[in-house]
Amino acid sequence: MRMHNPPHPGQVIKQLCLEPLGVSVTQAAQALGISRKTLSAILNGRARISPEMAVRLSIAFGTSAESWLNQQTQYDLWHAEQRRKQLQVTKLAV
Amino acid sequence: MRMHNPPHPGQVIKQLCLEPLGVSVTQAAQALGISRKTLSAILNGRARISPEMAVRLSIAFGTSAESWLNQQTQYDLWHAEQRRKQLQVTKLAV
DNA sequence: GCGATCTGTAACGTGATAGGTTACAGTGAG
DNA sequence: CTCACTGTAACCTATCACGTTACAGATCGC
Repeated sequence: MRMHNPPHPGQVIKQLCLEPLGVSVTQAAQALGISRKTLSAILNGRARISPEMAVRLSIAFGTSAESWLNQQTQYDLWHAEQRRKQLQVTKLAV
Repeated sequence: MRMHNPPHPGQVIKQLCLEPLGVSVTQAAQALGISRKTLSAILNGRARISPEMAVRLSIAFGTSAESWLNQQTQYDLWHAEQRRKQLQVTKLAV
Protein backbone atom coordinates (compact mmCIF):
# COMPACT_ATOMS: atom_id res chain seq x y z
CA MET A 1 0.00 0.00 0.00
CA ARG A 2 1.35 3.33 -1.06
CA MET A 3 2.00 5.80 1.73
CA HIS A 4 1.47 9.14 0.13
CA ASN A 5 -1.51 10.59 -1.57
CA PRO A 6 -0.31 10.83 -5.17
CA PRO A 7 -1.05 14.13 -6.91
CA HIS A 8 -3.80 14.06 -9.48
CA PRO A 9 -2.33 13.94 -12.97
CA GLY A 10 -3.88 17.29 -13.85
CA GLN A 11 -1.38 19.12 -11.69
CA VAL A 12 1.42 17.39 -13.51
CA ILE A 13 0.01 18.21 -16.92
CA LYS A 14 -0.14 21.85 -16.01
CA GLN A 15 3.39 21.98 -14.68
CA LEU A 16 5.06 19.74 -17.24
CA CYS A 17 3.14 20.53 -20.41
CA LEU A 18 1.30 23.83 -20.37
CA GLU A 19 3.63 26.05 -18.39
CA PRO A 20 6.91 25.12 -20.12
CA LEU A 21 5.33 25.86 -23.50
CA GLY A 22 3.60 29.00 -22.30
CA VAL A 23 0.32 27.62 -23.56
CA SER A 24 -2.97 28.77 -22.05
CA VAL A 25 -5.72 26.44 -20.94
CA THR A 26 -7.87 27.72 -23.76
CA GLN A 27 -5.21 27.10 -26.37
CA ALA A 28 -4.39 23.67 -25.04
CA ALA A 29 -8.04 22.65 -25.03
CA GLN A 30 -8.36 23.69 -28.65
CA ALA A 31 -5.23 21.77 -29.59
CA LEU A 32 -6.45 18.68 -27.76
CA GLY A 33 -9.79 18.91 -29.51
CA ILE A 34 -11.77 19.04 -26.29
CA SER A 35 -13.78 21.73 -24.55
CA ARG A 36 -12.12 24.23 -22.25
CA LYS A 37 -14.37 23.04 -19.50
CA THR A 38 -13.17 19.45 -19.80
CA LEU A 39 -9.51 20.43 -19.68
CA SER A 40 -10.14 22.73 -16.75
CA ALA A 41 -11.77 19.87 -14.87
CA ILE A 42 -8.76 17.65 -15.51
CA LEU A 43 -6.22 20.28 -14.52
CA ASN A 44 -8.05 20.93 -11.27
CA GLY A 45 -8.53 17.31 -10.35
CA ARG A 46 -12.26 17.18 -10.89
CA ALA A 47 -12.02 14.74 -13.80
CA ARG A 48 -9.90 11.70 -14.50
CA ILE A 49 -7.75 11.07 -17.52
CA SER A 50 -9.61 8.70 -19.80
CA PRO A 51 -7.71 6.38 -22.12
CA GLU A 52 -8.76 8.53 -25.03
CA MET A 53 -7.55 11.66 -23.25
CA ALA A 54 -4.21 10.01 -22.60
CA VAL A 55 -3.80 9.43 -26.32
CA ARG A 56 -4.76 13.04 -27.03
CA LEU A 57 -2.15 14.24 -24.56
CA SER A 58 0.46 11.99 -26.12
CA ILE A 59 -0.20 13.45 -29.56
CA ALA A 60 -0.29 17.10 -28.50
CA PHE A 61 2.67 17.00 -26.15
CA GLY A 62 4.75 14.19 -27.57
CA THR A 63 4.61 12.24 -24.35
CA SER A 64 3.72 8.64 -23.57
CA ALA A 65 0.01 7.91 -23.26
CA GLU A 66 0.90 5.03 -21.00
CA SER A 67 2.59 7.26 -18.43
CA TRP A 68 -0.47 9.49 -18.09
CA LEU A 69 -2.73 6.53 -17.74
CA ASN A 70 -0.45 4.90 -15.20
CA GLN A 71 -0.42 8.07 -13.14
CA GLN A 72 -4.17 8.08 -13.22
CA THR A 73 -4.21 4.44 -12.18
CA GLN A 74 -1.97 5.13 -9.21
CA TYR A 75 -4.20 7.99 -8.19
CA ASP A 76 -7.39 5.94 -8.50
CA LEU A 77 -5.85 3.00 -6.73
CA TRP A 78 -4.74 5.05 -3.78
CA HIS A 79 -8.26 6.30 -3.26
CA ALA A 80 -9.73 2.81 -3.67
CA GLU A 81 -7.27 1.48 -1.10
CA GLN A 82 -8.51 4.06 1.36
CA ARG A 83 -11.86 2.29 1.30
CA ARG A 84 -10.40 -1.22 1.45
CA LYS A 85 -11.73 -1.99 4.89
CA GLN A 86 -15.28 -1.13 3.92
CA LEU A 87 -15.40 -3.87 1.28
CA GLN A 88 -17.14 -7.08 2.23
CA VAL A 89 -14.70 -9.56 0.76
CA THR A 90 -13.81 -13.09 1.88
CA LYS A 91 -10.22 -14.18 1.51
CA LEU A 92 -9.93 -17.23 -0.74
CA ALA A 93 -6.17 -17.72 -1.05
CA VAL A 94 -3.01 -16.78 0.79
CA MET B 1 2.56 1.41 -29.65
CA ARG B 2 2.02 -2.11 -28.50
CA MET B 3 1.78 -4.67 -31.26
CA HIS B 4 -0.50 -7.28 -29.88
CA ASN B 5 -4.01 -7.05 -28.63
CA PRO B 6 -3.56 -7.73 -24.92
CA PRO B 7 -6.00 -10.23 -23.41
CA HIS B 8 -8.71 -8.77 -21.26
CA PRO B 9 -7.85 -9.23 -17.59
CA GLY B 10 -10.92 -11.41 -17.04
CA GLN B 11 -9.33 -14.30 -18.88
CA VAL B 12 -6.31 -14.02 -16.64
CA ILE B 13 -8.41 -13.97 -13.48
CA LYS B 14 -10.15 -17.12 -14.55
CA GLN B 15 -6.95 -18.96 -15.37
CA LEU B 16 -4.81 -17.70 -12.51
CA CYS B 17 -7.28 -17.37 -9.67
CA LEU B 18 -10.45 -19.37 -10.10
CA GLU B 19 -9.20 -22.51 -11.81
CA PRO B 20 -6.16 -23.18 -9.59
CA LEU B 21 -8.35 -22.95 -6.51
CA GLY B 22 -11.17 -24.95 -8.05
CA VAL B 23 -13.55 -22.13 -7.22
CA SER B 24 -16.73 -21.65 -9.23
CA VAL B 25 -17.85 -18.32 -10.65
CA THR B 26 -20.74 -18.32 -8.21
CA GLN B 27 -18.51 -18.93 -5.21
CA ALA B 28 -15.98 -16.34 -6.29
CA ALA B 29 -18.68 -13.73 -6.80
CA GLN B 30 -19.96 -14.36 -3.28
CA ALA B 31 -16.47 -14.10 -1.83
CA LEU B 32 -15.81 -10.88 -3.72
CA GLY B 33 -19.07 -9.45 -2.47
CA ILE B 34 -20.39 -8.75 -5.97
CA SER B 35 -23.16 -10.22 -8.07
CA ARG B 36 -22.58 -13.29 -10.18
CA LYS B 37 -23.57 -11.26 -13.19
CA THR B 38 -20.87 -8.69 -12.59
CA LEU B 39 -18.15 -11.28 -12.21
CA SER B 40 -19.35 -13.13 -15.28
CA ALA B 41 -19.15 -9.90 -17.26
CA ILE B 42 -15.58 -9.35 -16.11
CA LEU B 43 -14.46 -12.90 -16.82
CA ASN B 44 -15.89 -12.74 -20.32
CA GLY B 45 -14.47 -9.36 -21.18
CA ARG B 46 -17.73 -7.45 -21.17
CA ALA B 47 -16.78 -5.30 -18.16
CA ARG B 48 -13.60 -3.61 -17.06
CA ILE B 49 -11.85 -3.97 -13.73
CA SER B 50 -12.64 -0.90 -11.68
CA PRO B 51 -10.21 0.32 -9.02
CA GLU B 52 -12.56 -0.96 -6.35
CA MET B 53 -12.77 -4.34 -8.05
CA ALA B 54 -8.98 -4.53 -8.16
CA VAL B 55 -8.89 -4.08 -4.41
CA ARG B 56 -11.54 -6.77 -3.98
CA LEU B 57 -9.47 -9.16 -6.09
CA SER B 58 -6.37 -8.37 -4.10
CA ILE B 59 -8.14 -9.21 -0.84
CA ALA B 60 -9.79 -12.40 -2.02
CA PHE B 61 -6.86 -13.83 -3.93
CA GLY B 62 -3.90 -12.30 -2.15
CA THR B 63 -2.65 -10.63 -5.29
CA SER B 64 -1.59 -7.09 -6.06
CA ALA B 65 -4.40 -4.68 -6.84
CA GLU B 66 -1.97 -2.65 -8.88
CA SER B 67 -1.19 -5.52 -11.24
CA TRP B 68 -4.85 -6.02 -12.10
CA LEU B 69 -5.35 -2.35 -12.66
CA ASN B 70 -2.25 -2.10 -14.80
CA GLN B 71 -3.43 -4.98 -16.93
CA GLN B 72 -6.73 -3.19 -17.39
CA THR B 73 -4.88 0.00 -18.28
CA GLN B 74 -2.84 -1.79 -20.93
CA TYR B 75 -6.01 -3.28 -22.35
CA ASP B 76 -7.84 0.06 -22.43
CA LEU B 77 -4.86 1.84 -23.87
CA TRP B 78 -4.46 -0.60 -26.69
CA HIS B 79 -8.04 -0.03 -27.75
CA ALA B 80 -7.72 3.75 -27.42
CA GLU B 81 -4.58 3.66 -29.57
CA GLN B 82 -6.53 1.89 -32.29
CA ARG B 83 -8.60 5.05 -32.65
CA ARG B 84 -5.62 7.41 -32.44
CA LYS B 85 -5.93 8.60 -36.02
CA GLN B 86 -9.56 9.60 -35.58
CA LEU B 87 -8.74 12.14 -32.87
CA GLN B 88 -8.58 15.78 -33.95
CA VAL B 89 -5.49 16.83 -32.05
CA THR B 90 -2.88 19.47 -32.92
CA LYS B 91 0.70 18.72 -32.01
CA LEU B 92 2.08 21.36 -29.62
CA ALA B 93 5.53 20.00 -28.75
CA VAL B 94 8.09 17.63 -30.17
C1' DG C 1 -12.36 53.62 -17.43
C1' DC C 2 -13.01 50.13 -21.27
C1' DG C 3 -12.68 46.37 -24.01
C1' DA C 4 -10.31 42.00 -24.86
C1' DT C 5 -8.70 37.74 -23.05
C1' DC C 6 -8.27 34.12 -19.87
C1' DT C 7 -10.16 31.34 -16.21
C1' DG C 8 -13.26 28.64 -13.16
C1' DT C 9 -17.58 26.95 -12.84
C1' DA C 10 -22.75 26.46 -12.74
C1' DA C 11 -26.71 24.65 -15.38
C1' DC C 12 -28.36 22.10 -18.58
C1' DG C 13 -28.21 17.64 -21.96
C1' DT C 14 -26.41 13.05 -23.98
C1' DG C 15 -24.46 8.59 -24.12
C1' DA C 16 -21.80 5.18 -21.82
C1' DT C 17 -20.52 2.60 -17.81
C1' DA C 18 -20.70 -0.03 -13.20
C1' DG C 19 -23.43 -1.97 -10.36
C1' DG C 20 -27.75 -4.30 -8.70
C1' DT C 21 -32.08 -7.76 -9.02
C1' DT C 22 -34.88 -11.08 -11.29
C1' DA C 23 -35.66 -14.56 -14.55
C1' DC C 24 -34.82 -17.79 -18.16
C1' DA C 25 -32.35 -21.48 -20.93
C1' DG C 26 -28.51 -24.60 -21.48
C1' DT C 27 -25.08 -27.86 -19.66
C1' DG C 28 -23.20 -31.46 -16.92
C1' DA C 29 -23.00 -34.56 -12.64
C1' DG C 30 -25.23 -37.65 -9.88
C1' DC D 1 -34.96 -36.39 -13.37
C1' DT D 2 -32.83 -33.14 -10.22
C1' DC D 3 -29.52 -30.00 -8.80
C1' DA D 4 -25.79 -26.77 -9.22
C1' DC D 5 -23.46 -23.85 -12.26
C1' DT D 6 -23.30 -20.73 -16.09
C1' DG D 7 -24.28 -17.06 -19.52
C1' DT D 8 -27.16 -13.60 -20.46
C1' DA D 9 -31.36 -10.75 -21.34
C1' DA D 10 -34.41 -7.18 -19.32
C1' DC D 11 -34.87 -3.75 -16.35
C1' DC D 12 -33.39 -0.08 -12.79
C1' DT D 13 -30.13 3.45 -10.63
C1' DA D 14 -26.06 6.24 -9.97
C1' DT D 15 -22.05 8.06 -11.85
C1' DC D 16 -19.04 9.64 -15.41
C1' DA D 17 -17.19 11.77 -19.75
C1' DC D 18 -18.18 14.66 -22.80
C1' DG D 19 -20.63 18.77 -25.00
C1' DT D 20 -22.77 23.82 -25.20
C1' DT D 21 -24.03 28.11 -23.20
C1' DA D 22 -23.54 31.60 -19.94
C1' DC D 23 -21.87 34.11 -16.09
C1' DA D 24 -18.41 36.37 -12.85
C1' DG D 25 -13.88 37.56 -11.61
C1' DA D 26 -9.03 38.57 -12.85
C1' DT D 27 -5.70 40.74 -15.79
C1' DC D 28 -3.87 43.21 -19.47
C1' DG D 29 -3.26 47.08 -23.10
C1' DC D 30 -4.65 51.46 -24.18
